[in-house]
Amino acid sequence: MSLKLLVLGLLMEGEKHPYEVQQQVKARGMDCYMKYAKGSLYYAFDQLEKSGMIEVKEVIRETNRPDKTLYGITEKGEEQFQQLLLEELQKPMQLTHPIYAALTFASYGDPQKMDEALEVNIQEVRRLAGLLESIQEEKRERLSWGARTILIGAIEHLHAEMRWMERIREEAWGR
Amino acid sequence: MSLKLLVLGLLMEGEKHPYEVQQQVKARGMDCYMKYAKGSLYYAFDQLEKSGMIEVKEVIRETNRPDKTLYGITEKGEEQFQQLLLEELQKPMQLTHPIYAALTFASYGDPQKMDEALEVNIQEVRRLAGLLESIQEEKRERLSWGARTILIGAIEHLHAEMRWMERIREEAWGR
DNA sequence: CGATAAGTAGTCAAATTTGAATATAATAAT
DNA sequence: ATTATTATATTCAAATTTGACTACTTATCG
Repeated sequence: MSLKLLVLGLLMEGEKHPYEVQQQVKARGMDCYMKYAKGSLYYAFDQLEKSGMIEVKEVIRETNRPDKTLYGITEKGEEQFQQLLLEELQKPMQLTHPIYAALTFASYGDPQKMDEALEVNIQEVRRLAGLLESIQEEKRERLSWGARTILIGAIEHLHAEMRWMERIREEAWGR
Repeated sequence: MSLKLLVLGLLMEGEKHPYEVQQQVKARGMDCYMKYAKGSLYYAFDQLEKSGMIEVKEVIRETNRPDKTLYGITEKGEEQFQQLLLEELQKPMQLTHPIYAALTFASYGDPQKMDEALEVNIQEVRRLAGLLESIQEEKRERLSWGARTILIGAIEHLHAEMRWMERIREEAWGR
């Protein structure tokens, strides 16, 4: 998953250190749809630097704190950004849904327990959908077009998901 | 992603060697929603064996061909299968859609090119949806409940996706 | 006031995933 | 008839991801 696009995209806005990127991801709610361990972010920075897409601008030493390494995007990096942007737009949504694998083997499972597990899932999807909808309402006009569009898409996907999961429960696991 | 559930699930049906699992995944069309490199499958078998979930039943030597290693599921493995089944049912769908990252930075991109890229994506989604729909019609009653249910879910997700992407194009990238 | 949590900034070994390489046989195409 | 492709069956080095750990600072809470 393209951490590289994330890093390049955020560096398009100005110089940043890895931890700052972390913060931005949280602050903008991107953590809903960009899941990764922190380590991967530092790795992405390293790789991008090695290939000349970004470069160190400054190392800030505040007493008794780990150093912050400020990175900026290079010209080559901006080109790479444009290309990655188009590549990601072409990538189809991943149909690799965990439930699909489970459904494949549902006939070997205990319907009662599977029902309980799916209920947990539905609750969680409902919660997330509610959360996103409240963000949509609260922030109304204060969101960028991109952020609004992502919200719309995510909410639609979550609703499709709920309808489908409820149908599975109604059909009582094929029994 | 749970290759382990895949392996255990298929071994529930009887002893198999890794390559046979590969074939089954293709034959049943699971390759639409289980994406992995071949190597990962052998790794999954190794890990499952080390932890006693499966065991070697036989090594078949056909002249001038690589050996096939037949694996069977153990009692411990069957318990693990039941647990994994429930775990996977609880995992929420991944909202980590490649387009989300791209949309976040759409304002730095060329609308014309982005439009072309998205068009490619829409075509591909349309093609896949058509493919799945034709499978749904052709095989009608010959599909298991699980397989039918997966098809229904996948098709619904793809349609939600198309509606959303078309809306993005109509809105002309926020301009 | 002292303990405890939460924030700052990053490193690193271990687990996992990828993708190319190997080596042979059978089938299809020109 | 010979070249090319597909199928069989697996291995392994390299790329990537994870998650635990370090080490210090600033709030928080009874």
